[in-house]
Amino acid sequence: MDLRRLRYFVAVAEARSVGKAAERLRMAQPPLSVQIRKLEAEIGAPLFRRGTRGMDLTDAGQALLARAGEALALAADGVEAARAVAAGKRGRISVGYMFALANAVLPRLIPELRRSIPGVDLHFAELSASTREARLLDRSVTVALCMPAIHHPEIQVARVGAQPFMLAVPIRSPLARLSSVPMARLQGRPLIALPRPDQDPASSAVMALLRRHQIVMPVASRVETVHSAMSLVLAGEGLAILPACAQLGAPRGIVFRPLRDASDSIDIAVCWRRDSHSPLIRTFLKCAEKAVARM
Amino acid sequence: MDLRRLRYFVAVAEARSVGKAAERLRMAQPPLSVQIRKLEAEIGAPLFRRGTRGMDLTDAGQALLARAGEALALAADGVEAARAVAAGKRGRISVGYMFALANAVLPRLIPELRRSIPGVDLHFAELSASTREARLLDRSVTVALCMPAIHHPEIQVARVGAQPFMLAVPIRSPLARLSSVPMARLQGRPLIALPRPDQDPASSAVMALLRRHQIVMPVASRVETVHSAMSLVLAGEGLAILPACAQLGAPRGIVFRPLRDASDSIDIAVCWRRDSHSPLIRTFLKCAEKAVARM
DNA sequence: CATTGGCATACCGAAAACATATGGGCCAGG
DNA sequence: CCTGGCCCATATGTTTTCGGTATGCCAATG
Repeated sequence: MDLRRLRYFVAVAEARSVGKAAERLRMAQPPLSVQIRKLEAEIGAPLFRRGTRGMDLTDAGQALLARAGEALALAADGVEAARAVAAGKRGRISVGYMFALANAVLPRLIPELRRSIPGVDLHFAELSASTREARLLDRSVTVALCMPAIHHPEIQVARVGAQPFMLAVPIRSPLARLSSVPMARLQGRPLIALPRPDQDPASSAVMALLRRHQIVMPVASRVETVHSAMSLVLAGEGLAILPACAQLGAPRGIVFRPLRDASDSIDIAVCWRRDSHSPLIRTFLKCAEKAVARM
Repeated sequence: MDLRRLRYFVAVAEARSVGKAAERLRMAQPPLSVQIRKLEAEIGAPLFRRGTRGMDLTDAGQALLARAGEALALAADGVEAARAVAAGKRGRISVGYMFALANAVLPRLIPELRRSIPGVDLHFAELSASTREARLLDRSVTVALCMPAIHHPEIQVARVGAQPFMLAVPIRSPLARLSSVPMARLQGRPLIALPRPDQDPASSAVMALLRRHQIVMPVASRVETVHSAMSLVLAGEGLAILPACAQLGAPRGIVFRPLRDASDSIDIAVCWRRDSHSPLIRTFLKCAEKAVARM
């Protein structure tokens, strides 16, 4: 079964004439006549009654016509959909983000995406650093919002912004009185840490910061998310060094203070597979830049 | 857009490999590879990611695949439906019948048809003689049940049975006492007639019967249907000469009596356009023969 | 470093489709 | 009654496209 034949058949059925249909199809009449007869031979039954004034569908022809039009439309819609997806006008983008960015970035990012790519399905999943990397690699997420970036040969990275580290302290702590906290004041205090540095690059950035200033802070607890970290800070378990944007989700009773003489910051990055060439990714990147800039 | 390409595309997508798909399609690998690339060129975007271990759909490919399978199925279904209609396994048959046969034939005919051609839509319309002919000619009915047959160069006829003429009399009439009525007893009595002979061949058959026996019956009323005729007979307006099968729909108070020494009968026939070649008509004919035989 | 598995390219023969030319049936108008 | 026009079917040559074989290229593997 060939779509060309079906297309010809539909044309002849609509024009009720081989000649008229041939004209509309920009071809000569005889080959069209031949194609119709071949179609009839393939089906094994006449599809038209030949009269002296054109052609007329038989019952079998009407049965075919009812499906043929739909099949043609569906095929055309298929290529159209494929083109639209390839052009980034339709499709699906799945975003893996980290908890720390949820409150700061998503509220700005999502409307931006909806405006830029209205026909595209958006999916969001809050994922740990290691899961984001795995899901990028197995393609079950399209892009990841990371802080800091994922480093992997298969993964491409675009920096879209940076966040200074700040100190999260209970509002009742004496440190909260300072407008900024000198690094030296952290010496020896208990730290609420994120997962081990080998599992979470954000954590290793904090460690590097402390090491560079030769500060030692005993790890009081390890937690999964900045939210848990802030809860423990509020409970008085220790202090946390967190990206500034985390304060958007901070509970009452926690304040963020800049770290004096520490200009360290942590990158916010968009990461995706090097071999994903969807134009959606470019668009996503632009949206993410805008969203972070307005943060 | 060619269905062959779509078929190939679906095969490769399912096999996730050009080689495997080529094997399943009973063709060599290189031409299949070429066809896939042509499809990609036509769409203007890659549909597969080529890895070292086979092929993998891109998002655009998935969008196409979703429609392609349906389009293929629809096209296949279309030819299947056309074949089924041509073979008389599906389709539609529209039957024009006359009132006089409704009670006698339809209750036996319809179940017979349902058994023989279960997938076929049945339509019935009670039509006058002239309308049956017109509707046959313009194809708005497929077959007509007639008594007697339609004569027309475009219309083919098959006799499926015959009905003797009988006399319809009120049960209180003295004629009702006779087991059969001699023709001579009709002389001069008022007749309830069907439409004028030039409009209704059944009526002209009755006139011929009377003429042959040299009986004159004044026409008391002309009615459209045997049912009306029987109502008037019951009202004492006159007598009616009707096909025997009409007694099935006779009201209480009407009896039918054979006409002694008149062996006239009227044919029951199935009529259809000479250029209608649907096998449904053959099947219908068989069913009608059975139904009439069991009458 | 060689081998293997898988897709892409090159080239050739075969099949299918299209165009031009022509034939034949059916209605209409002279 | 005949003739011209309309429309579909058939015939034939040319061109396009498709499928097969041979081969190249790349990457992963041992």
